[in-house]
Amino acid sequence: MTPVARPFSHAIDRLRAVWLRPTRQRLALAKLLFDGCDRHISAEQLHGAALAANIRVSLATVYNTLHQFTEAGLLREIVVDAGRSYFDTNVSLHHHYFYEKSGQLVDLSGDMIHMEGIPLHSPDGRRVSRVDVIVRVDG
Amino acid sequence: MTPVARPFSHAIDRLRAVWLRPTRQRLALAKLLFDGCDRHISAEQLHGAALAANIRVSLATVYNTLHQFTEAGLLREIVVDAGRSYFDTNVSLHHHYFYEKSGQLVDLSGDMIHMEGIPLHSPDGRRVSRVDVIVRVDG
DNA sequence: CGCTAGTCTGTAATCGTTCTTATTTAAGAG
DNA sequence: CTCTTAAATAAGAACGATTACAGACTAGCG
Ligand SMILES: [Mn+2]
Ligand SMILES: [Mn+2]
Ligand SMILES: [Zn+2]
Ligand SMILES: [Zn+2]
Repeated sequence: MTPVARPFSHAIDRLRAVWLRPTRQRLALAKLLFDGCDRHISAEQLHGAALAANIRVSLATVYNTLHQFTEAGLLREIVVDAGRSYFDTNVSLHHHYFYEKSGQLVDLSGDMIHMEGIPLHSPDGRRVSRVDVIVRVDG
Repeated sequence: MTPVARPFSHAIDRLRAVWLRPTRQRLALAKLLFDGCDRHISAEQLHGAALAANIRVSLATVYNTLHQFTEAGLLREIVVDAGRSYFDTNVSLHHHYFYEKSGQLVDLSGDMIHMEGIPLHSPDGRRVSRVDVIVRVDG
């Protein structure tokens, strides 16, 4: 049995594992992001959440951190609309509903859609890094 | 047998069919867009192509026209990256390779990928308007 | 400690897109 | 053809998410 979570050291370990210094800002953002439930969050939203939790952090650092986490594989960036991008704390293989009107992004369980014929390489032999499926809903 | 194309009246007919007045600008842009080969083009690129062809048209009109054509079903808008969107002259069912580095978008033949389990409605019953599949290539 | 590379902040710059308003034009009526 | 009117266009300002920058701060280490 896994013991009760020790969120602080969890976050530290997570950062150490990907060679990012566990600074005050990165720890605080990691705790907000990886608190248990998966989420799709924009930089502005995370910045707002941080301020609401009395964590002083600049928007620039939120952007830097989100990109560093993404590069390290702790997050996945999802682009749904020109000029809006979300960061997904669920990095397992899954796809999304996107509600055009509200801008909401919702998970589609990973095994709901089966795809065949997805190439592993591009026509000129380059490796496919990711396949994004977005199911767009008008309302 | 269809006679040899008369591109000018072609463009006029195409616009009339979707209730858009065949103005000088819309006709010129339609001719650039629908000249035979399918393409994925940005607003800036189309504007550049127009200027290169000695067609005086403002960037604002290019944006308006692209959106009107999209709404009319003559184009399909594809978002690949925050802050960049492409317009596809191929509105038939197909998917795309996206080359992250060069920003190039390439068609994947429509019958190459088979998908099963794509929902027709969202969890709360709204109609799915479109499913976008983007195969991302690093190089 | 005290050094140094790495990080953070606040703000300015960027850039694709959208908005605004005056001007021009398509198209139908007479 | 001329007149009228609604629709469309041009030009540039405004917008908003993101990125760049330069100076201040700090984690990690000897
Ligand atoms: Mn990004
Ligand atoms: Mn658009
Ligand atoms: Zn997700
Ligand atoms: Zn295409």
